[in-house]
Amino acid sequence: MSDCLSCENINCLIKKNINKEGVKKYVKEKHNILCKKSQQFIIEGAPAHGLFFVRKGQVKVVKTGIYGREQIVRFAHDGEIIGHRGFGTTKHYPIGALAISETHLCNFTNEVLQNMLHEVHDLTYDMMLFYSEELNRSETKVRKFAQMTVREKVIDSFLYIYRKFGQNEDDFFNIQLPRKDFADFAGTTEEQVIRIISSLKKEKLLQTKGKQIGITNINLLKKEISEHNFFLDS
Amino acid sequence: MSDCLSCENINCLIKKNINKEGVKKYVKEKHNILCKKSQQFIIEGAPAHGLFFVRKGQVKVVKTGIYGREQIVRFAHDGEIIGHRGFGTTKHYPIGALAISETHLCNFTNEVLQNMLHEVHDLTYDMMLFYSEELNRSETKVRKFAQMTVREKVIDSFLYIYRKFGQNEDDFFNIQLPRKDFADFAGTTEEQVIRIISSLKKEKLLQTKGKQIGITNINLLKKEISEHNFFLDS
DNA sequence: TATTAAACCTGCCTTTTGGCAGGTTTAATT
DNA sequence: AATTAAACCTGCCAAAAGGCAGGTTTAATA
Repeated sequence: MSDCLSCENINCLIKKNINKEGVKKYVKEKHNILCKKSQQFIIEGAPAHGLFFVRKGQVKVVKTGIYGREQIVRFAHDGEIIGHRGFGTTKHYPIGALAISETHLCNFTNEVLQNMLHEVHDLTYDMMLFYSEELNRSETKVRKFAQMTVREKVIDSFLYIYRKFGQNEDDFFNIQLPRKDFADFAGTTEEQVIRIISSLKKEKLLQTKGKQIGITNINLLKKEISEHNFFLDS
Repeated sequence: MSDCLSCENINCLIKKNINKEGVKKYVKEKHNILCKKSQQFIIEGAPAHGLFFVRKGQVKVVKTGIYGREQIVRFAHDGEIIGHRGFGTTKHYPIGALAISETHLCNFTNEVLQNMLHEVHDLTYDMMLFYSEELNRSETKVRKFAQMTVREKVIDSFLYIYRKFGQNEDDFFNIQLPRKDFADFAGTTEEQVIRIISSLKKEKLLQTKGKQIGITNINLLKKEISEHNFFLDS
């Protein structure tokens, strides 16, 4: 578990570059962390002490907004980077992060990462491209928030979860999130999410079973917002 | 004008690295472009043929959103990068760009830039940090759009213009933008912007003279949204 | 299994926002 | 200076969104 050789996350930037010269000696310095369900491992505003990779698990990235309202920035799972926004200029984490289910993390300190980036140029280049893609995703999200109706934003959130985590054989998301989390992610209120869920159920596009939510007709649901070419990324 | 030696944009990433080994030979391959007022030099959806730096002038970056509604992504001036979102993975520009006033541009083709980045690692590292900052700015904007009221968003836009372009001795912005542009930037409608302007005039926080707009009481205006610590960046 | 807390749901009302219509002012053009 | 077009403004109303209150269901815990 300590080196990256046995890791299966081929989309992980470290794993991808593991055979480049110099990488292995830095990988030895990474820390392995295990988080229980609901455990917070990055506190918003705390001094940035490095960058995390999700080895295995589910994570939500949050940010306190206006009026103390919680905003969910994104969800992450196997292979993805957490805490990269604290890297570079800022000395403090601009976001918080917590495990949704039991999660294994790999942690690189800023110092180790910085040294690694200055030595392994392919990794730096990959990081640059990664940031560039993240930026595009974020810009897309800006437009969504600026122009979509609440209904569209909520549907878009369901499609995001569907794409990212998929569904089980009973057509329920492979992740359990309370309505409030969907609201905080879509930028609306819990009540609106509930109302939209029940109307989507009537339209036979969605099903629920307690906390579980699943999409029953993905194509029709996509169609609800596809006219705007808005299901591309993010 | 052709080399970067006489250029005064010290915040320009190329200028900053001009003395690093290998940079000068790539700089020789850049193109100098002059845009008249209102001239579009990047068309949304067109094949990406490189990256631009603003040598001198004022630019707006736009993106067609939902229902054909135009969204202004950002404004740019001397030293800033345009078209970087088309770099990397995407083959087409995800945005359009046009000169607000007469503007001198420097253009690097993707090929030249790519070669330069693979050779000059300090530049790659700087680019990575640049993207990282842009990402932070964009994330901040997401929260703004998700949680601010229209009034707050419009005020925030004025403060952005104030910070970026400053005001002349008569306290008017050093850039002239129609109300519609403020609306497209703030993510609302022209009418709302007009209404908010007139109410801010009554409150003696703003002044207008035809198309010109200026802030007369910057501290009070900041206070309108400062409780939320939202005037930091972007 | 009983108890308690959390999550979920619905109706109702208020506030916010958007968009139209029709006007005025300003700026550009001949 | 007259004409024309663009930008600006205001009132009005409809739609969207938010928030409260009070209920039900579900899940956790003793």
